[in-house]
Amino acid sequence: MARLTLEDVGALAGVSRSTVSRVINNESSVRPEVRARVEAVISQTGYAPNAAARSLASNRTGVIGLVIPSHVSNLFEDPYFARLIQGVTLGAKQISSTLTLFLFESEEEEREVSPRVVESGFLDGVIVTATRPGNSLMRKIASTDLPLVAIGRPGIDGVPYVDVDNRAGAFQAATFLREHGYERCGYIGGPLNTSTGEDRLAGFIDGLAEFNSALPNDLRAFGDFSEPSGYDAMSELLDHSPDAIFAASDGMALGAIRRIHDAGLSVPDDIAVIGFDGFTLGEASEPSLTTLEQPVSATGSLAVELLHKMLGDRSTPFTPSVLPVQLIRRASA
Amino acid sequence: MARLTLEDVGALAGVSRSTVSRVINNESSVRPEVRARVEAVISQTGYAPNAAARSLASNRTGVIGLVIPSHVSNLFEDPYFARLIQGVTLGAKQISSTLTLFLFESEEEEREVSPRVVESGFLDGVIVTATRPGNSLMRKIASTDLPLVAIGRPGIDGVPYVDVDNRAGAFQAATFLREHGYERCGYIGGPLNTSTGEDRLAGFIDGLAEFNSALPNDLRAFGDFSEPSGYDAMSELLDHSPDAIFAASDGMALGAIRRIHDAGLSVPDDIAVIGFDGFTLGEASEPSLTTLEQPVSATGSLAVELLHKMLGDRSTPFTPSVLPVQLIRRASA
DNA sequence: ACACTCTCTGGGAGCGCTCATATCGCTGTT
DNA sequence: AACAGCGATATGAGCGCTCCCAGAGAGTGT
Repeated sequence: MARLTLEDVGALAGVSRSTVSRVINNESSVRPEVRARVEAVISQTGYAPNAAARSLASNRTGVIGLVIPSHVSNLFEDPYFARLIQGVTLGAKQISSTLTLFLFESEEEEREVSPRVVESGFLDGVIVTATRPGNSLMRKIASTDLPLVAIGRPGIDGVPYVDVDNRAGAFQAATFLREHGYERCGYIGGPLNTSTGEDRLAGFIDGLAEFNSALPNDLRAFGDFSEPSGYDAMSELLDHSPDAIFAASDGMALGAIRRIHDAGLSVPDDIAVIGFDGFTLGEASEPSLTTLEQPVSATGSLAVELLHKMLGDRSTPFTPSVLPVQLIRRASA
Repeated sequence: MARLTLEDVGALAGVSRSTVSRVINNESSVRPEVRARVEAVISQTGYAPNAAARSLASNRTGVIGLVIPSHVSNLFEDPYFARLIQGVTLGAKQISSTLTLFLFESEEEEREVSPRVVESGFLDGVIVTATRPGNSLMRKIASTDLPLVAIGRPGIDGVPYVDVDNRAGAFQAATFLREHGYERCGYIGGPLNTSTGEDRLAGFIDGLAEFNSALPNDLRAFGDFSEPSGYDAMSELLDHSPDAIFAASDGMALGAIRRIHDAGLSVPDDIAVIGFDGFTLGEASEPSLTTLEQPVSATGSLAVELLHKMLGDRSTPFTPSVLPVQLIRRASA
């Protein structure tokens, strides 16, 4: 069965190419009767318009790219990305676009592929996530006219973005711990050259400051958001006898708990732990994890939505969206 | 900066459209001197060929689809998919294709979207994963002329696939347990309407049979590969006092361990546990998890490679590839 | 009755490539 | 000197759509 064209469908329905095109694109000026006839032919034949021809003529592809830079591709197993991808896919479906994924393994790869990605006209727009502030790939994309939305504060002026309120969340964690009587609050953070790393640290410090307390250097340790890195970070902090820990990811929080148990201490009796993410694995942990739940999937959908708006109106003024996070109290604090 | 065309680049280099096209497509019959001149213009201008025009003319898009059916999209957080996506992305990069992701949330969605996906010519080929044998979406795709590779035994004749040797792996687990003196081996399986569910069960039964032992019904329980489902399955099995458990995923194995601990028993002293996956989270568990490591990322890459071969030669005879799994002995058995 | 509007439909042009075919300028041969 | 033969390059056609404009009817007002 050779592939049908608009012209073929038109011939079968006794109308012209253009009328069929109008039906397919849901344009109004087609007589209902004619429209029905055309639609019947379409559904009988299973005709679907050729995507390439459509893109060539209309200059839109219905494809958006999700770019995940090299430095996180080894952390890709973090459920964060699974949720994010789900959210973006969902959003894309809503605007009848499809999602293409760009994972990079090295900065060199970012450089090589990026012109092909950006210049080929293959994408209507692109969502870039998890970059370090000022990331060169994002900077490069931002300098083209390819519509771009960042997930997470991008640290580049004029780049629209969607983020969760990392700062307020961390602030809330500090407040919670202090209000529950914890005196020596420690912090396990993500890499400081990420915006989440920066913001969560800043929020936590601010929150403690409200209670006139500081976050001494020896109660700070840093990981890469993964469980083992939380374990290691906790090893450092144990020497300085904290009575509570706020970790910037659930993974690190679970790692910290494992370390605390290995030291023969108990959570939360000896040391309370709060995570950040709200993933299901924190429910099943022992003890279950008190955490700040962030709306990851919604972040992804929202990014697509924002991108879609920008596609419709290229001059939309840029307004960052910052989604709230919520403290889920379970057993670890 | 208006977008350049082949013609523009040609004009700048003092050659014609087609010569530039030959340079870009690495065809041989271009004088080295001319080639160099054209390449210089290309790199100076940052020209990149328009993907849509290229596809329209050549009938190939350089895009392959990865389809993940509805019934697993809620399990998408399983690191399995992250690894698989990484593998597929890697493979796609090697054949300079890009990857588009299709996640479905319901069977209805599968039906709606599939014609658009299949008939629009947007994809050169498609990789379908994690379907139940005989899955209708896969069956539909198989009935078109869109090149298709399955990941996991598809249960449809003539569909090429890549799989890991689930059966041999489970056989190995049974052998290992019996050789180490475990007498009452229980099994926590995946859903029986998945090929991995079937094959791992069959292999385990075969393995036990080698030692003249059977797998009684009350030592079988089933989950959905997730941690909580392993916990629940283990609850059932505990009543029948197994001394060893083979779980068909690391997640379920960890759930089982948690359940065993909750019952006040120890792993492996009271009950040994073997998982299946080889994910990093099994290294950090307490005790660390003995498991069958499967080459997930390689499976993804290999699927792309196979698809690529099929694209080059549509009449390639179909040969399933089955990758080996390997027993990693850690502390839980 | 006429010009005029308004709605609906058809056809031409062109998007930027690839592919097949035509053409050019050489060399080597007789 | 003329011509075949060959590699390198140019040209034409066309991929299947969208967009724009022209034209056909049908209806309206005078």
